[in-house]
Amino acid sequence: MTEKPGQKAQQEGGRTAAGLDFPRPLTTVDVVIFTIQADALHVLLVQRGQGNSEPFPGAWALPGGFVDVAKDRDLEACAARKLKEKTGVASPYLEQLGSWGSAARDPRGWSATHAYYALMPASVAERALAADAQWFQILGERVKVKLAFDHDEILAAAVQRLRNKVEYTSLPAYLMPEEFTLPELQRTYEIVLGRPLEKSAFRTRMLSADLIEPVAKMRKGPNRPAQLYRLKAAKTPVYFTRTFNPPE
Amino acid sequence: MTEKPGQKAQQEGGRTAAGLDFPRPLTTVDVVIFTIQADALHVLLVQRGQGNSEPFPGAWALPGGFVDVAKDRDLEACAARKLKEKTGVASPYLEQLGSWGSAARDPRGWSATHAYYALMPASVAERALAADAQWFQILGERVKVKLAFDHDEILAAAVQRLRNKVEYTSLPAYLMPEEFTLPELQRTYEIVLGRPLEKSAFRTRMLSADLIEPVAKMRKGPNRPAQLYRLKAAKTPVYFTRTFNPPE
DNA sequence: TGAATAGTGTCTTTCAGACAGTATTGG
DNA sequence: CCAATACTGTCTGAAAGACACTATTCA
Repeated sequence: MTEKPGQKAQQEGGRTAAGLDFPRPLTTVDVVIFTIQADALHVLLVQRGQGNSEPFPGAWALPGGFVDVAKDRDLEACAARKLKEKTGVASPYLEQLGSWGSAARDPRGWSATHAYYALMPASVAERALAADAQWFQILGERVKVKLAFDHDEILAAAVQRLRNKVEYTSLPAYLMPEEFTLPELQRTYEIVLGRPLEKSAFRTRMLSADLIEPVAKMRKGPNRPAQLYRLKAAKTPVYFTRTFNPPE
Repeated sequence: MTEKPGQKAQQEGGRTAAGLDFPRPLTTVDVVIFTIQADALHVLLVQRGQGNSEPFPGAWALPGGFVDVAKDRDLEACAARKLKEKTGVASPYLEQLGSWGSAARDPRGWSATHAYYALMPASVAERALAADAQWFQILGERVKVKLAFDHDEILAAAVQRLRNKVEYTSLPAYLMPEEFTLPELQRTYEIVLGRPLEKSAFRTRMLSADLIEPVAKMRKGPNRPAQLYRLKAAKTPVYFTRTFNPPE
């Protein structure tokens, strides 16, 4: 971090302090917020304003926006702020996904976005959505609408990362409500992975991991009741040493 | 990406086009370049200029610097450029690590860096080093000198990521010279992981992966010669479905 | 009683861990 | 021959895959 870019006629991002008078890229943060609804993985999108001077008017996009150097202490705080603004709540899981930056991705100029992804239970996500926000079902790695900027690509990367980590971590637990049964947790794994899992191996793995604890209640139904569990206090995800059903 | 940050007196990063007249963070890219030297993991550091008006004069830092909106098409190209400037060569492996951004990490103001990490063979890395660059041995997750900015933290994250991925991928292959033996590859795994591996299981895993192919040569020594291998044409890393010796 | 789902047990397969044993060079 | 390292084989154990079996509710 020593040299500075070749001096050019002062364009966007300039400042006249010593050594910093060169153009700066735009800096944004975007958040891919996942939940499970109606037995399917969903992502939260917001519709961009119509007909103003900004790019992609009316298009659907990931929630996000410019870093506010006055409001945001750091990138994660910025992501948490965007998340709260659109959902009304904090997320039980928020992880950095990566960054995308290029001259071409935003018509307003060279820009770089720091992408995060978040998981939240459907029960939480149903309340307090922003007016311009809506849940979209994930089909493959995409949604049925064309997204603004390179958000299609970011979304696809988030889905891939989620599916990959679900193979060997307890991440789906963050998509569950406060109390849930083992078959419900297994169903969530299956929805994210898109394939069925063996009940026996699944139960063994989950119960031997230091992840969930039973509560003194059962889920009633038209059949044998199921034991209810909740996440243990330690909220960090559990990593397993093997994936589930190794694909081929 | 719709709202813009609250308007303030125009500070650094301002521009007077419609809707973009708010301060922009500084945008940099840093690269953690690893190699193996003298049976130990090493990282490339550069010494910052002495006594100029920039922060951390004379301190060691990761190679990197500001994104140049005129030169760099995208972030990865910027990282590849920094890498080439310091080592004289391209790296066989370059992956994004994450981003670090906050108001505090750079005394010049709110800044965000996009961090990458790279792997290269010692043979390549020995030639054509920049004058201000030097290899430092990794001790634990650090080096023996205090680094500029938050580069200690970024380096620690890179070492963790590398160690973690080495458990279930073929990444160490990118630290090997053109031709190498299986015991040499195993030694590289052991250096990165910091623990011995079982010879038998290691050989079985490597040979059954579609990763390396024998060349019609042997490594001679004062003992039984060893078969030489090279990486197969497909250069993408191989992912295994289990880790090596699950710790504890 | 039967449908439906929860939960367990059992056998097989896979692969790492451990480690002994064989192979091939130079001295 | 011996030392040294390359390489192979064999036994064991842990955990997943497959799937049958038992358990408990409501209608």
